[in-house]
Amino acid sequence: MTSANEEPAWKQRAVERSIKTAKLRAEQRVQRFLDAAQAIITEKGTTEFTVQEVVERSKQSLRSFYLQFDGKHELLLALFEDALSKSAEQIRAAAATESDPVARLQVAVSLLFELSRPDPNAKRPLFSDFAPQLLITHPTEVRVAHAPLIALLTEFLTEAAEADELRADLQPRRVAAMVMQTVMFIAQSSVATEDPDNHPITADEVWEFCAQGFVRQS
Amino acid sequence: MTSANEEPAWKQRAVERSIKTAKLRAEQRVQRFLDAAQAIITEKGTTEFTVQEVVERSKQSLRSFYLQFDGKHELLLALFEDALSKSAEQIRAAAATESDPVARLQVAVSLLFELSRPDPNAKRPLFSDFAPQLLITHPTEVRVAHAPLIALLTEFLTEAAEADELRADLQPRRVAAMVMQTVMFIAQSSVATEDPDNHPITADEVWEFCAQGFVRQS
DNA sequence: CCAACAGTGAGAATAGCGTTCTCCGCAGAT
DNA sequence: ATCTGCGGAGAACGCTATTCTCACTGTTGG
Repeated sequence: MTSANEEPAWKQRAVERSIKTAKLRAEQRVQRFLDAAQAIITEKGTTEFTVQEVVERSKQSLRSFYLQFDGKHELLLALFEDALSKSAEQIRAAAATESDPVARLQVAVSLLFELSRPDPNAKRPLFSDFAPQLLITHPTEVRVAHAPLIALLTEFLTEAAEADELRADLQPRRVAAMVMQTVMFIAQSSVATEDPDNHPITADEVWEFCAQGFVRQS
Repeated sequence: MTSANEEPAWKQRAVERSIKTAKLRAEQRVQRFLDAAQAIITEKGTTEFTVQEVVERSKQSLRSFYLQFDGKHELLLALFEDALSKSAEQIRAAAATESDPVARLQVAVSLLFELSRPDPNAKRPLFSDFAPQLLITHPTEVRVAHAPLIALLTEFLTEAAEADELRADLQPRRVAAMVMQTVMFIAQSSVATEDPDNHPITADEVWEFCAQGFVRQS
């Protein structure tokens, strides 16, 4: 044991100070990678970029990339997490204008649906696109990324339950998970699901489906 | 023009006969690839096999593979289509024991859910696993593969509508699409969605969700 | 000012995988 | 018996992710 534990505080502080600048630059570099990747994704409307592209775009080096990220999947995860988190905030803001719990839920579902569609020209063309891949390869991390949205929906559902507007036998959190999956994935595949002559599924339909189900209420 | 159009019938027949055997062998070879791939998928519980593995397993050659398939995606598509089609039949059979339209739907939803889960040890561990990837790269073909299931659900929903057990404002076909997406994708991600302490989502919950939605009926 | 040094860029090297190509033997038709 | 074309074996190619090498630069401690 080289008494590393009880180093005098002044020394720790000195080290920290000397490290601070390095850490700062490192964060900036990470951010440049993230920005570059986001830009490329937005441009191409797909997540099928190469690490090289990101490196060139960010004017950094491959080595740097792999020093900052464990691999491409970590970059994607970071972007995914960020996008979902920001979307959750956006949805929360939009829903705040509604006072009725059910109306809030409707806003949330509709907006989430719109945000999850592939490429309604730019803005946030992330989401369910590569989520499926990650879902298979890194389920745990995806769950973490989903957390903000689940939390938001759970919150809204709980409020609805307290206002007695929710079916009494349901647990908000579990419904939240199902709603999120449903909305995001239907949005993702709405393009593929439609017939040539059929319109794509709309946000309203999804809302109706989630809220009411399909069985006629007696 | 080398008068290929008005060849005498006998010659055509001769050609056909000579081709017949070749076609037969070709089909057998295709089947061997399919079987090998299915076996590998079943064993590994994933679709991340290499073309090489399939080739070796089927004791054929790479060249043969690419003569029969346009690429790996076509093999996957074929398996996917086959699995969905067989599942549709299986569901139809299981549902046939129910006489009430809604009960039939419940059986269908529950069974589809179980069939769509990743790896409930062997049987049919296909489905939504790689569907997402294909959904992005070959949406049209995926739609074709989905057709049998959509048709089945549409049929059941239509029967329910005729028995006045369906909300009157809904179009069976569109609901069928949403139900299918919902059930299959929730099943797929049920593993990832659960908390360590939370149970995974169950077939019953999914059915309740699809059938009833979450809003309390006045 | 100098010398060690940690961090970084440039880009060559490696490795896995899908896909293509080349060569060659063999079975069936003429 | 020869010709034709399918199909096997596997080398070769191209693209990516990932790792490795090396030289350079700015910082730090003396």
